Amino acid sequence: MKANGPKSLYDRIYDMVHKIPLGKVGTYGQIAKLVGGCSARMVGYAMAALRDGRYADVPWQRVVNAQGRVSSHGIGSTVQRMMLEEEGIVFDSNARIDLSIYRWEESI
DNA sequence: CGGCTGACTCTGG
DNA sequence: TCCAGAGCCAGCC
Repeated sequence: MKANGPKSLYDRIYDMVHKIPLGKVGTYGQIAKLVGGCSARMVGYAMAALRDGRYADVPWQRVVNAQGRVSSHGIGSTVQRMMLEEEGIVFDSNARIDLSIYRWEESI
């Protein structure tokens, strides 16, 4: 087992994002609840911190907002959508994801 | 230690 | 459907 070191809150968020199965998406608020002790904003801020060259280490593209829309900036909006489509996620005409279908449920 | 930054969510109009 | 305001907290100078 991996030793639980003094991981930062951000690292715990990243670890949770890693648990999102391929073909599914999670919302910021959802991740926040699963991690516990943090708000949806914390998750968004953690994602922003990823920008430090860790894009490849975390499936950040599977994290969208409660509206089923991507909230990423710049590189995000286009690349994120493309990567999700590669995973089988289908976007609506309004560039939105049907969360009723693709939302990840850890209790399933 | 103080101040700034930031990829959210909810409610009301 | 879109817009605005309020609440929220960990990193990094």
